[in-house]
Amino acid sequence: MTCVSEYSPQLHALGFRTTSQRMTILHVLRHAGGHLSPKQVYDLACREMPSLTEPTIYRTLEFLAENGLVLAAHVGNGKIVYELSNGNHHHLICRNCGRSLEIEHAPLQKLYRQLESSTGYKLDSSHVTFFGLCPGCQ
Amino acid sequence: MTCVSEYSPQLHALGFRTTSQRMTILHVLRHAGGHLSPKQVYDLACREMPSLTEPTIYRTLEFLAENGLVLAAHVGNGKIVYELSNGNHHHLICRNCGRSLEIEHAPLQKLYRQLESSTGYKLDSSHVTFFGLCPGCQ
DNA sequence: TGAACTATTGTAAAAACTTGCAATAAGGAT
DNA sequence: ATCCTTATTGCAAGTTTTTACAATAGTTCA
Ligand SMILES: [Mn+2]
Ligand SMILES: [Mn+2]
Ligand SMILES: [Zn+2]
Ligand SMILES: [Zn+2]
Repeated sequence: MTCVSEYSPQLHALGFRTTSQRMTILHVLRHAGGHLSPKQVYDLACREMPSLTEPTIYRTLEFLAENGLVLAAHVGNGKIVYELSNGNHHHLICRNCGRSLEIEHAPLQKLYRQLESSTGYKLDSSHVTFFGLCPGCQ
Repeated sequence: MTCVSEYSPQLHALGFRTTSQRMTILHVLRHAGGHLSPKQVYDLACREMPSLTEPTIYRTLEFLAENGLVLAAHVGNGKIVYELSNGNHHHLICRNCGRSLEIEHAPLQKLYRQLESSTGYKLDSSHVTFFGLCPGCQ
């Protein structure tokens, strides 16, 4: 499945345009496979499309996150990282060594339902980050 | 209880120094009472101590957070805000209108224990932010 | 009290991120 | 295929955050 054939219809269905900038950024995220900072996305994307500019990177990543094509994670020190959105998951990060663990959404289900019923908010389940100390660092 | 008499011993006990910059920043956070961005802290703190500089604000806020005197919250778009640490709590923020709700730690207790036993990590319970849509915005 | 040690701060400059606006180009209509 | 509309991008300048290093000022100890 090529990036264009996969993401172009999604964008079109939402009423947005298919641009080479967006395709390049999505391609970079898909190929990298993990969490990337805007700077990392910029550096990688510039290799494929040297005319890309920083404002476009920041705007596009935010745009893609708002529309569910990528996931934003607020790790550590308030820096944002992005990744292609493949299923709901969360993260557990060691404050000391940075080692990070992926957590399924399942164990959070009950909590989410409980919070929804007690607050009236409708939660979206994306990408919570928990902090702690890993076994090695305790 | 004055700021100096309250926080100076805490800093000292941790092996750090009492400085007028730290006292001013803590005083600002205590007086304001809610979440403040570094810029807001800077503006308020400068009124009391005009010689304060931005690097000091950023460094001090991070320092105080690392040592448990203030709490950092990673709200919305990856911006960090700070507040005096008064008891564990979490936040629930509406993605649409920004309306925010404070959540007790109690409902998360069970989840935390479950994650701890399944991952081996020792979680610290500070300041998770959940997102969703408030009743009015759904 | 005063010197010594060094944690902490200010300075200057860089890097990361944002903003407003004019130029471009994607998608729909003719 | 060409024109039109306007969403999207690039540009230029601003703001925020970080960094490296020299100057300052808490604290300890004589
Ligand atoms: Mn993730
Ligand atoms: Mn809070
Ligand atoms: Zn660790
Ligand atoms: Zn709302």
